[in-house]
Amino acid sequence: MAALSGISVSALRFYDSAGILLPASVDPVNGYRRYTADQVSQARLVARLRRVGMPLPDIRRVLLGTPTAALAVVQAHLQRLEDGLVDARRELSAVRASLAPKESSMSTIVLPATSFLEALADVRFAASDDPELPMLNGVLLDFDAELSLLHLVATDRHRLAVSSVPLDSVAGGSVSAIMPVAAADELAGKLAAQTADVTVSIADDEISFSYADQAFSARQLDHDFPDYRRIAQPRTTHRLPIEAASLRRAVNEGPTRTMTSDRDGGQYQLTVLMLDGSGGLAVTHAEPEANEFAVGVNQEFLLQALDAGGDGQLLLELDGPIGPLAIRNPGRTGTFSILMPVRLDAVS
Amino acid sequence: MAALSGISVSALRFYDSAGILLPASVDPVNGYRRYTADQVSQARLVARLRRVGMPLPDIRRVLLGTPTAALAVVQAHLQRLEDGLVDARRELSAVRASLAPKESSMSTIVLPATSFLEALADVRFAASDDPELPMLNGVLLDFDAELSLLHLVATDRHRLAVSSVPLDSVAGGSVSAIMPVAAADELAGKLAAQTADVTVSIADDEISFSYADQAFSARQLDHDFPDYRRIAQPRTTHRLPIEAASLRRAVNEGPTRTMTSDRDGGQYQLTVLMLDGSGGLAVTHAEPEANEFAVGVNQEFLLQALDAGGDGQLLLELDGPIGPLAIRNPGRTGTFSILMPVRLDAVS
DNA sequence: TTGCTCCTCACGTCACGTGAGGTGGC
DNA sequence: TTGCTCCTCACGTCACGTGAGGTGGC
Repeated sequence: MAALSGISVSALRFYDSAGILLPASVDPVNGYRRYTADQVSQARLVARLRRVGMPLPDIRRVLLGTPTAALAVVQAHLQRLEDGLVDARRELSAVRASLAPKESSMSTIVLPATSFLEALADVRFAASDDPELPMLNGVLLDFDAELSLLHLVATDRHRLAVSSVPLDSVAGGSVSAIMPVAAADELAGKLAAQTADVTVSIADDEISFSYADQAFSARQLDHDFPDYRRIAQPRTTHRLPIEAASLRRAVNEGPTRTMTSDRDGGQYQLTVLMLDGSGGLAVTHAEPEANEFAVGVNQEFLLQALDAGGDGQLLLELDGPIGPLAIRNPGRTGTFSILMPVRLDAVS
Repeated sequence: MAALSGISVSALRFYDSAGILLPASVDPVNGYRRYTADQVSQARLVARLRRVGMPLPDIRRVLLGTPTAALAVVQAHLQRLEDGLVDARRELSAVRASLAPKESSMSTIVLPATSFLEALADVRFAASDDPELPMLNGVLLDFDAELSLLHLVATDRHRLAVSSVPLDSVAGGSVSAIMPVAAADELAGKLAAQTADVTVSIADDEISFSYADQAFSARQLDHDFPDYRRIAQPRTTHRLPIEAASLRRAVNEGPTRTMTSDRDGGQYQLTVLMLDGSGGLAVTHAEPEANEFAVGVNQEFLLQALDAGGDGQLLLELDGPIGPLAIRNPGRTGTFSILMPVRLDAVS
């Protein structure tokens, strides 16, 4: 009965004791409650009415009264709810006014927690952990009020990841803020189990999140973030549809060269992608012919970008041997990664 | 503090123990809680937030957090409320569908309980208690869906009272039903203390009311009510502004004749209103001159109609010595009484 | 002295949820 | 035998409200 009606077992027991839903029969020896099939529809009605907050005495009236009387009770409840929301809007706008005398610089947006988490996961890998580049040790939250979009951006100068998510509700003007990766990771952990909405407020030097019955605040990173819109500008000469899984396999299993970073002297694996004149792509060590060109990229970065792009069909955009390489999911146009290539002439 | 903040004393004590609103100081000897002036605005904020159903942990966050964090909590709560109402509308329209397969013949309206009570009081006196006229032993509820008005009507064939009240919310088509006076009186008693809305459903042979946490149903009187719209048609030759209190005094203190009813042989007092050629009105026994005419009406009925009209300036509409007499309040055009005159020639 | 306000402490309300401790059928 | 579902009974939660019984200042 609990499974059929969507009412918890403890609530069914309570409804029995409260005289709302009496079982058709109770086993005299073990006390098991038995319900008939048409009690299921009654139980579903009760579940519906409770879900919208109707008190049990009113629910009893709906169940026991004539259809006319029941309808009067239902309409009266709906009217209470409508009136309540009108009141709440009034009260809360008064609260907002008292709370934010400097409201001008404050923006608040609402979006599903899952959308936010997904977008965060789509860009998190690209954030830098280099302490000499503090403005890159974070994720940019870039709120576009006109388009009602939130763009998340992360970069370490070698690659850049962007994810855009549409908003449920917005208040205030466009604003952007850098959230430290540590705070972003902590928030992601807390949001992992959330299914409802999250509300984000950005003001001054702070970013605040509120969701379900919890809240989370972080200080903004007080640095200038690179102009990602300019970097993300498409400058593409070749656009190739690729199958994510097969390219991932080719990159994983294909040849690589071990490289040493100019900056920190660390080692990484270099993958070379070769584009032939007919649009074919290969992971290779061969020298490019006259009608071919080769692009070198960090193997790990390429794999992470492919993972963020998701499964299935992706688009690989190339701009010659030294132009940036972009990976997009054609189904999610707001989400993409850009990789800076490694100059092969300097390598060989 | 309770008076200033609108929070009950018991709630203030509870907020102290719950750590929401701690008194600035507590008298060590008698335990009196003392609050400072700026705690009043905090308390008012708490009252506002509770009024719209915000849980105490969230309220604590609003009080203790930065303005940014507080705003995020407030916006998140408002979003929950908005989403909740959207859900409720969906759930309840499903409930309505399951409840009323014969919805076509059912109408439901919502109006303030005070408006309904007032309208009922404005017409109740005119209802008949004659058991030979069962269709008049009630108050007609005539719901006009197009104009979103509810007309209440009562008559005993000697007089007719109408009161119209605008509706907050309507569902279904125009319909009318006769509510027995006994049920109307009982309902009036129950509604006397109500300040909120009442929801009225009319269907089949039933009228149902729902208000606050109570419900009330009555069977309709299954008879045809006279066509009050035709009777209430204005057929007026003279329209006099009158001052309610002074006419009431004149009728009370003026001469009357004792009459015997044709129908039941009961006795009543007859008041004669004389209209002279210059528009003057008098309560008198004199015979009308050539440019005058006189109308005889039941004194008690006239006084009741004046009472229902309210205080201040009223309009008295006459249509010669044997036409009906109407009393209106110019400020409440939907509410008026009509009295049938007693034929003076048959009397004298 | 009366009336008013404040106090503490205990218990009630609403609609359940959560163990503890135990049973019954597959 | 293990795991699952059902049971009762008692207690917890949330945001207070309601007495009972008593005190302090005007």
